[in-house]
Amino acid sequence: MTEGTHFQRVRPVRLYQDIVDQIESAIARGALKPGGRLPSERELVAQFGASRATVREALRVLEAHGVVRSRPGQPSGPEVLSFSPDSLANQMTRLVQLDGMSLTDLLAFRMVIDGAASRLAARLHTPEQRDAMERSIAAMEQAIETGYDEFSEADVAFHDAIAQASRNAMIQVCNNVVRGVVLQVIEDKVRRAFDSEALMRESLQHHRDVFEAISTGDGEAASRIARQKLYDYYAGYVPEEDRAGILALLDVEPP
Amino acid sequence: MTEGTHFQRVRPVRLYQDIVDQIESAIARGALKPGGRLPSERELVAQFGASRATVREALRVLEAHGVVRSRPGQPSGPEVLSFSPDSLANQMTRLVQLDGMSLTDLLAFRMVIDGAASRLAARLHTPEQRDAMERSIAAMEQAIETGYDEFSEADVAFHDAIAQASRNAMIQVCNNVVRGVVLQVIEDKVRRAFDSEALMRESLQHHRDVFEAISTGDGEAASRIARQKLYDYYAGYVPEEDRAGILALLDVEPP
DNA sequence: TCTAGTTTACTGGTCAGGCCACGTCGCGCG
DNA sequence: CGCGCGACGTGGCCTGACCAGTAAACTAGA
Repeated sequence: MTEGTHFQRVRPVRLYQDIVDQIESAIARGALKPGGRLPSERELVAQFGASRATVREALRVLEAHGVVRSRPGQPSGPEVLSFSPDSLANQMTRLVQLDGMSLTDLLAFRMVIDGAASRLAARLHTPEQRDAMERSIAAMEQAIETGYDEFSEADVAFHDAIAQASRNAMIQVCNNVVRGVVLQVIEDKVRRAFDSEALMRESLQHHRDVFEAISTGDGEAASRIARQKLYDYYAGYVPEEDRAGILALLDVEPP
Repeated sequence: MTEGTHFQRVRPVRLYQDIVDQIESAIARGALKPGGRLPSERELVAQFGASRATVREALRVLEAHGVVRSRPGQPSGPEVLSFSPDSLANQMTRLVQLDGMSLTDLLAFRMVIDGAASRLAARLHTPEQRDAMERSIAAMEQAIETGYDEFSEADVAFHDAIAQASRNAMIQVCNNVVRGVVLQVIEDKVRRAFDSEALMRESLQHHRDVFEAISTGDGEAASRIARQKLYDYYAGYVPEEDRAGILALLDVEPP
């Protein structure tokens, strides 16, 4: 920033916003710990010197931000929520949905995330995580005869295990978000397509390949196979003219 | 889901939440378009049959969700905001900050995102975007004598140009978010370290390398160099025992 | 007629006070 | 000792009101 007469736009400060800021910064600096409770609404009215309506509007905002939850009857006041990445994932999912991201962008992004997760998992996985992956694959195999729902569930578990093994919270969050949104967008189509044993077997084999690469520590291969697999299954659902941007994520030479 | 007696937890429905849901789904299905206006608060009171306090609480939530904005005096009622990825980025930034992500996770994630963006940019960039990158590099060169602030600004512009060239909205958003949060966490340290001409020249050269790889269409190299560069500059700020997880993202063999 | 200032009708922001349903806790009854 | 029932405090919601703005309608002046 340059020095001197560089003023900032004045904005009318809203009381409820001030309350939100105060409480959030109290949480951020640790004065209010997750699991703890806020004073009751009427108590906050006294402390902030605002009306109850105003305090309540602030509480609604805090609730929307996911940092607080208030339930009726609780004698100890609103609850300060702990910050699990889950809440981040939930909020992010809502935003991505509302934002109307294109399936193309989502798929490409998922390839990036899943590829990176697989690469990291190959280097960093613990024996327990390896077992979890193996169990998920076994569950997928069993589910071939049970049905798509169980198969899909095991598939999710497998990818979750990989994301966990990546030891990166951001990747785990993005993984959850983007998988959820993608599946939601094309769930019925996928369900129809996948309701054949052949496709499930093929998918199972691909998962085995990824698992093989991960457990031998070959991050490069794990990443490549994971991306390729996603492309193979989902590219059919994105407009043809958009596929170039996704192909660039595979390790194929340009035509 | 299995068939049969699988009930769902009943939850007391709150009026303001109902209003939020109705308005958000109206936006989601296109009945309410960005740029349009909501009815005035008193009008909403009539339509929903709720009190103004309740309607206002709903509006606060919607505002926190970033889908509307209400300002006093506007005769046409609250404004329905357009969904720029910017709003997604803003909200995500707030969440990531509050969640207290570790610098390690953030840095690794940034390497993933920036690497993917560079790879895509190499294949997909337009001549205009190439020019924008070139201009940013020129600005960086000039800024070496001006100061760190200008240098940093040009640096941001360069990475933005790459993210744009990736043509992937999710990557652009994540790029913005994670860069912002990382810089915020260690801004002062970086500022001190970077206030030497030598480091800025080195950084400039690295950017030139990335640019070179992108403009010749070598996505693999662009991605690798981008990740390496981030590692070199920031790895010093993460705890030593965490670096293994980041190293796995570089194309070096395990020891 | 056209402009400039003023009125007016609305907006959102805030307040005070009140009612209700529902948890929690403790007291007293069996 | 255990159990049920009340009192108390909580959040959810409502009514009705006042204020400070904005913008459009209106009116007085050139």
